[in-house]
Amino acid sequence: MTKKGRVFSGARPTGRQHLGNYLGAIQNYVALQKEYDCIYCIVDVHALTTLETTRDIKNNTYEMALDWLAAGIDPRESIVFIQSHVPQVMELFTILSMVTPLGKLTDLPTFKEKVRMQPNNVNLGLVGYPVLMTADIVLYKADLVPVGIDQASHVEFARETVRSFNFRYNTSVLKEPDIKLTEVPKVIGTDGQQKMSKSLNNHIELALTPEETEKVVMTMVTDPARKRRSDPGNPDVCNVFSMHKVFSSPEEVAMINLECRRAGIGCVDCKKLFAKNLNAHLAPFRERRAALAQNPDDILDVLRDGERRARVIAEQTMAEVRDAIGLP
RNA sequence: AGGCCAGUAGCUCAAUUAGGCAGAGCGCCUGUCUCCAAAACAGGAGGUUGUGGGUUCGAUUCCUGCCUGGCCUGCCA
Repeated sequence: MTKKGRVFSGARPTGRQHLGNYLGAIQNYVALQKEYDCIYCIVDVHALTTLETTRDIKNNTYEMALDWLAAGIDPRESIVFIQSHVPQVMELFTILSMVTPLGKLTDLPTFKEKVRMQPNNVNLGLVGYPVLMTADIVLYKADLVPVGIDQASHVEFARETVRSFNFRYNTSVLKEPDIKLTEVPKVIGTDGQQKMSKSLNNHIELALTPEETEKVVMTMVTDPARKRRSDPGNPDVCNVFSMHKVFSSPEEVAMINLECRRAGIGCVDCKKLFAKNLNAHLAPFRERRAALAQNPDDILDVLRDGERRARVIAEQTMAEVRDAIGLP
């Protein structure tokens, strides 16, 4: 079976995944497996640039891997592994950092944003974040990197870095990755305002029980203008309706779109229907997750097998890199 | 390496003048109200005051070792 090329993507170990992760990344990961050889990496070293404590990093890694596998990332199709388990990436990071102008890094908007977020912890690793990301991508000779528009500049940075390296050492060992711009739906959190994220505590975890799911869904912010049951609502400004568009049938979406506007359906019924549809959608996932969780060692085996396969590629690349540079 | 400044609730900061029960705003949780949510109101939780010693009847406050961060000076690569 020949596929169209190799995809690499990494995600920080954030623990149990939520609807934002699911719609924004995981579903895409699963779909890409059909057409591409995929490498999915849990980037624990990247996490160190912003983490104040590493207390939960092991468990978060495990929980995220569990969600990924339950969601359909297939370790027989794809390589799933932990970044720090293949230390060659650190070596390549160091080498690439020598061809990276500092100003280019500090000019990136994501860096400026991080400095605003954590002015007391502006470390070298944080500045070099895009360089490590580049190392991830090129160490595994990725052809394609699926990203949302906000991450596109980082892949563009990787391409430039590859060109710098290849030019500097008059070689072509490093592969310039193509950007695969993916349509990332903007998933708004339960507050109805900001992007869904664990740190904002406005998320809906995939692994909740149906009862817990309904409880969280009931707290979702709706159209603030609809104060009474008899008031007509505006689905266009209601995040519950956005969710319906993803998890409910076209008929149900049309019905809510009509009935909400003429106060034919209340928010409670609307939310209950969403919770029901979401629970139905996630039921197979939750079943698989529960089954996988029975044998934690199997998850670790998957990650070890991924490491083994990733190492083969990494070692090959590094041999070529050292040779191209002319290291003794 | 030396000098100076800072570290207090999840966040932003008070309280240190002259040692005397560690507080506010925002956020979070609960309740009232709402079809739900929001808003409003009421209530609640949250702290080894960076950390180890010392002085004292009593230390967030004074002395001191260390840790972390920032600014300045110097030294090495």
